[in-house]
Amino acid sequence: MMKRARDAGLRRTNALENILSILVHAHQPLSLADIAESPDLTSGADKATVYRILVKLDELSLIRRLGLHDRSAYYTILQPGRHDDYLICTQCGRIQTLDIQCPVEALEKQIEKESGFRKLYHELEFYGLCPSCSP
Amino acid sequence: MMKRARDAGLRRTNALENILSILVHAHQPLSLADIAESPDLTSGADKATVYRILVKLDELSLIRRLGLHDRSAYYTILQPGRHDDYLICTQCGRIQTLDIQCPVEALEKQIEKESGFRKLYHELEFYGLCPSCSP
DNA sequence: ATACATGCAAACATTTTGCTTTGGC
DNA sequence: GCCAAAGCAAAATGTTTGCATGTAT
Repeated sequence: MMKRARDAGLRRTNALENILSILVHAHQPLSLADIAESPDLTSGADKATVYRILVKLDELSLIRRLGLHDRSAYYTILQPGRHDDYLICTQCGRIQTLDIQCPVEALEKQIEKESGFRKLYHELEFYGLCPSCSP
Repeated sequence: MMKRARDAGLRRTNALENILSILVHAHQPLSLADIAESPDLTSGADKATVYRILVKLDELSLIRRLGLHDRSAYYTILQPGRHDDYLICTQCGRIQTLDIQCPVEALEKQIEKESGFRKLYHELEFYGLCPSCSP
């Protein structure tokens, strides 16, 4: 990932290395706060710095910004051949990555063709009450 | 819809009538601001009032709160047999309701069974550059 | 040496809450 | 009359920006 970032003109800084590493190893989408407060952010970068790096990585399509249900935005690494769908508890907010074959790839192609939209991608999330939150 | 709201114990107020009507007739998800500033909100209800009504309707599952990509939350009416998926422009934010048969219903049932989550529902959104925003 | 990256603090946008008053039942 | 609902304003939350300083190249 760092190579792709460098190729895009970003400088190799501690904050950038940390953030890429955190995102690559994450098992679920992370919010800005998650990242800024992560113990793996060894450089102790400021929230604004993390924010600006995330914006850049998003513009470069190295990561993706997701709008999940709570107030904050979430980020995931974007790697060829990797795509995740999620199962999220509406009560406690727990996010679980689904181990499924995503069923909408074909549909996506079709919509791309019919709608005239370009660079299509999708987000699929399932919401419900997780076992611990069920009455 | 008003019947369902009344049955749940809500009082018949102008703001509630307006908001239900606005949501029922909307062709796409609406944000709090969309609703609070709608000319169809003839009662001129305060933003806080709209907010509190939306929270209640969401708790009662008469509407659903969506997390799309921009900062604000969006709401859609929830009616039996009605389910929408969306196509959203990442550049201008335009939201289009897709006229497709949603392909994940079966998968949803399966996940419900396997995960132990209850009351499952899903959100599916396609994102891309709309024709007017494509270079 | 230069331009990009950072830190800190302040500005923003939107949601959420507290409290008093109004109005449905 | 009682309690839910509304209005107004303030607090809270999370994002974004301005500007002076530091640092990778």
